[in-house]
Amino acid sequence: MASSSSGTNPLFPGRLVRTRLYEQVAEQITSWITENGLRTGDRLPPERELATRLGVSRATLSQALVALEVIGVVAVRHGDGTVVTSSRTRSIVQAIRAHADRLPEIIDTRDALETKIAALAADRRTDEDLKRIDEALEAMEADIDAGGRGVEGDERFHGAVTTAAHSLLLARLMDEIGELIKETRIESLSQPDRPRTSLAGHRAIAEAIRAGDADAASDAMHAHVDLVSDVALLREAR
Amino acid sequence: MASSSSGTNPLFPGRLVRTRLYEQVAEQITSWITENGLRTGDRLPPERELATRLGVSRATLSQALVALEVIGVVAVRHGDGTVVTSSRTRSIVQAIRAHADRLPEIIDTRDALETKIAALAADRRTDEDLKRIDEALEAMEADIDAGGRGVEGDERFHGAVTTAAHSLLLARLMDEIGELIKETRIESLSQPDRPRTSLAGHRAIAEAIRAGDADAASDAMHAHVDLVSDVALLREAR
DNA sequence: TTGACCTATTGGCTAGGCCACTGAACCAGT
DNA sequence: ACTGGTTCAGTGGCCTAGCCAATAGGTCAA
Repeated sequence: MASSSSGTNPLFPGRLVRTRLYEQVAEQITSWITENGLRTGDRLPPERELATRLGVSRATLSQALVALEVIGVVAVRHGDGTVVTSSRTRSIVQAIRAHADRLPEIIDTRDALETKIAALAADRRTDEDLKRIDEALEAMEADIDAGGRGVEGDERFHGAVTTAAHSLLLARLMDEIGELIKETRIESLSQPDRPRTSLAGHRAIAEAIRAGDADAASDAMHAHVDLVSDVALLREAR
Repeated sequence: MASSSSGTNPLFPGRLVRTRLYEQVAEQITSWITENGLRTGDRLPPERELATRLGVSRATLSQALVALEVIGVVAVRHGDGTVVTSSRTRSIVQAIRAHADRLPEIIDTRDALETKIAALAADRRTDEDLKRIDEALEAMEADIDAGGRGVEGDERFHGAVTTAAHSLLLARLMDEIGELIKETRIESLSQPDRPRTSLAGHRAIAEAIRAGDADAASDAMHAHVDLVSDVALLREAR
């Protein structure tokens, strides 16, 4: 399909995603919102008018509005109209800003889960687990040495530790809030000197796990999460 | 507006939200997915059929699918069909049930979450929160005095503490594994003398929270979870 | 075996229409 | 003057009906 030498390239791009009309419409609406500086509470034009202007049917426009509603950009009110609920657009940083008040919750939750995970990992880690953890550390260090922020290595490290805890349930819950954590991670590692400090924290955690010292692992993870939580956004927010 | 003595009651319920049809449809679909244990890659029925079965128009169903797509539950593929993309849809509860010997994991997870929750509750509890906690304790005691096991009071207590932590995210995760905990709870409280011991544990937790001592609350909760974990199911399992 | 082609199935999108809700203007009774 | 009901224009909610477009899988010839 799609004319290609198949199967050889492991990174072969998957099925190409066809943009649906409603997606384009949704994007046009959001950019229209930002361009015109619409704020929370401002009204969008009536559906009929908007549909005509955008050159799509009301049904399609309606789909776009559903999408925007799910994301939390607009609120559609029967009989009244459509109003903007979040003036911010979609970049990651801005997304965090929009959820600035949720950030502390994410950190609390992360602390709860990862502290326990670290302790369990110290008890249960296999040699295989340790190997994965070390690899993640090396990858992170190499990335930082090369001038990167070590975001991917950071992610791998925490993933490896989670695996080492050998608790399907905890892993699932971590996965559940993974997206949220990712946002804070990028923000945190963007601060100067932070990647190296973070790496040191990882080392301490890894050593405690290697030594099989559950309490030390738990404490080290707690300290690490604490450090990572100190992001600019949090200080700015309220 | 809406015929009311305005402004006097600060807790007056806001504008009531009208459920749109697509929301109900989306929910029905997700529960259908979980009930039938559909996994990533499994197909949903064709839109036309699904719409007929659910008794809605294709347009509405389409809106529901857009919503589910945005959330990341399904992928709609032109000309091919609709497939489930998120294994997460399938609730954690079911995933765990599949392996009966996962009980230790439930306890680990419960410990991770509730220990943190207790600490947060000690920091953040309002008078209202304390009242709810006390009420739960009283209910549990009354039930035990009457010869019951205090299951409901136990549940209320932990719910009240979770509320007092004022973290929506942690509350949500607790809710996720609530079903699983319930089973261990009933099992635990069925052992002789256990209800009274458990009640004492609750009291210790409540006092620490009332005193605002996060560490003590955390420790007390940990001890309590530890105690509760000593159930027959655990000993039997493997 | 390969590649081109057909075709049934399935989603994408439109058009047009009726119904339900909201808010504001208006009116009547107190 | 105030309250409460009524009306009505504007707006979203949802439906029916239909055609278009993409996909997968089969068929058949080279």
